[in-house]
Amino acid sequence: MRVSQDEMEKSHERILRGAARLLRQRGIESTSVNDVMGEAGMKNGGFYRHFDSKEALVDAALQSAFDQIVSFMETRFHQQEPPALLAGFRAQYLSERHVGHPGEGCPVAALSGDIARASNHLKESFSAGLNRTLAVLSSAMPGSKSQKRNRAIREFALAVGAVVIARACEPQTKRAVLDACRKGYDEV
Amino acid sequence: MRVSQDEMEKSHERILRGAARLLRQRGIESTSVNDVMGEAGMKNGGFYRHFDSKEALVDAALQSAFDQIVSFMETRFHQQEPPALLAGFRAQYLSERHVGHPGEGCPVAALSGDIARASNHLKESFSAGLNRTLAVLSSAMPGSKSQKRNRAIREFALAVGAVVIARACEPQTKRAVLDACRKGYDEV
DNA sequence: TGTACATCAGTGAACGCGCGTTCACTGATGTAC
DNA sequence: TGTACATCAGTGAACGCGCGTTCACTGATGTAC
Repeated sequence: MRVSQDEMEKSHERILRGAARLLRQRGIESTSVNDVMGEAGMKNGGFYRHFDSKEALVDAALQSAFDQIVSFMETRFHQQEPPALLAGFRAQYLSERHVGHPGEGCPVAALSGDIARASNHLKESFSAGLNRTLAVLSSAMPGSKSQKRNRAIREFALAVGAVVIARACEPQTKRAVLDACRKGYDEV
Repeated sequence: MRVSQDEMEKSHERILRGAARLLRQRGIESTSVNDVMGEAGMKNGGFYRHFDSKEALVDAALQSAFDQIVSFMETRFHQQEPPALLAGFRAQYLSERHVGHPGEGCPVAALSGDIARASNHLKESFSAGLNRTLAVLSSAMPGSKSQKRNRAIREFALAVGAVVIARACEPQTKRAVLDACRKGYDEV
């Protein structure tokens, strides 16, 4: 039966947020339209009133996940000064919490592998989100504008690499990887 | 019809090498038993004479991929001295060739994302391969034994992060990420 | 060395299953008067 | 404000498809004599 415009917007938001979480947790291929609709408390048939295809959902959910991480970082970055701020980023990004809960974490660490095999359109969406993230991180880096950006890229690449590797390891190796990247982060 | 022991071993090797390539290229979920057998010039039914399950194949193919990268690194590492050797590793790992051809490249960059969502058994296999790789890389690092290992982990995490991110980006961002990680690698 | 026969690598069809997507239908919502 | 009706969000069954796995079968291989 038909539902009010207001309720429809709420449905849309529930689908999107559930998808953003499930996709990061299980990956694109292992997350079905059925799973996503079930998470939103609905049946699969109604999905296509909200999105044209699964790919359109992935695109929207990806941007939603980037919105979340970017605004989280912006909030943190307005509360602290650059040096402590960077240490905070490192501690948060390499935390057990982040590594253990991909569904609420960084979409780059959770979905890069899947996006690499996806359509060019998704790669462009992903790149846009990545560049937004890098822009925030750049603001905390010292040096000229291009130095800031290059340092942000390297900072982020090390963090993403550490988390991606750690998530694929058994507990002992996971700990070793995270510890190594936390401790001597500024040496390499 | 039955085939000689010698031919069966060759079949086994063909399946394994094809799987190791396809899995890194397309990911675990998008590589079917049918695809793998087709690549080996056989029909799907014969697969279970060689492996107990798809998971057993993934496990074997993963070790095969690690064998390949570890022996490749060992060969290179016996031809050069530590400083040039490290620069060589960086240049190779972050090369357009490696980024553009995951099927012949590092299984860590290609499969970490998939392994993160796989069984504990696969995570242990993956960790074993990772530790073999880190052992070779450690030998090129300066410092004490634990410094060598921690530096190898950080070196590798940055390289893996850069490649994983680059593969998910459109060409322009891909180039920016690789350039940033190649140039100032030792600063961060 | 030659023959008789058990073994088993590989084939091809079939299995149940979950996938993304479509569609006829329901009935509350929003609109026109 | 009240009534008549068109709209359309959500349902639930169905679609064709590819998946991992099983299995009866074939006939060359390897073995026992």
